[in-house]
Amino acid sequence: MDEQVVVGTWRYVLAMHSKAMCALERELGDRHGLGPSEFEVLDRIVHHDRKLRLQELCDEVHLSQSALSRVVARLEKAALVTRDACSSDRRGIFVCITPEGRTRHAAALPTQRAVLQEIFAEAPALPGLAAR
Amino acid sequence: MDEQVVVGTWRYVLAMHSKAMCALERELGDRHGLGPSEFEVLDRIVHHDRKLRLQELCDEVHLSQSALSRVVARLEKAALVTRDACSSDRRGIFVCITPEGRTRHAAALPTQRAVLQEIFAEAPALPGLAAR
DNA sequence: TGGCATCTAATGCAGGTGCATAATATGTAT
DNA sequence: ATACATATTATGCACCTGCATTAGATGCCA
Repeated sequence: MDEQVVVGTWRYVLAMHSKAMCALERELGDRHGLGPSEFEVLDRIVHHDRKLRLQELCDEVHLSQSALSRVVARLEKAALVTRDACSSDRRGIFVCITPEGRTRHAAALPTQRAVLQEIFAEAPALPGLAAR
Repeated sequence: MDEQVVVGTWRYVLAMHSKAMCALERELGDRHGLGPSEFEVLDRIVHHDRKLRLQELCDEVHLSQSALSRVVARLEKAALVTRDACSSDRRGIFVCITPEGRTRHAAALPTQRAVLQEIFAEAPALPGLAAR
């Protein structure tokens, strides 16, 4: 793959990630009291529509195991999820979304979508890719 | 812009950012003693081929002003840049790369390129974008 | 059963980041 | 010249993250 394209794509990824993350942190935080990681975890559970083991979530969210463990701890503290023991494998933890968690996620989802729409509308899906 | 495309692009950005950042942190760190931010700052100075003011760097690197200030402090500690006063505006700071900084950057550049090549070669420049 | 490697999740810790603020310099208007 | 708003960089602080490690559970094999 052409190096210029690779570097250009990388710059695009960096720019979009930075812009979107900042905006999400602000909007989700101010309007819904959620960080991007918290929202993402809720979103994945809602999407699967079932309780998930921590390790399953690990594959879906781009966080280390320890970071995810703490995100879930924060969510539990906020009563948006519960951590239920897994009876068949007592090492495992099921993360279950609460009704309040569903409500909060449903409220935050349009905000997230709106932020992403705005960010990606400004810049084309993939720009000229002029590397330097 | 279609919502599915937006969400799919966002997932792509998240995935690439995560993979590439982890790899860069590992490779640049282990092999050259540089973090991604440190490398990026050196890279921008080399690219412009002149001393830059902190604020100019701020526009090019996706870091807050405070984070950049500290990155430069670390680079100065490592003798890879110097912080020179700006005579015309004594608020300003010029960040100048040292010979050792150039050497280190030159050594690290192929590593960075190789990491990016590998990451972006695996996944196409923009995948199917199936959102969920 | 006992011993041991493996797996899962939680935690101590160090480090980087952003926000708010401080400290200093500049420019402008009166 | 003074006062005040603005600009530039540094710093205190809280928070989040990853790495390494720990604690506990499981599986396997002798």
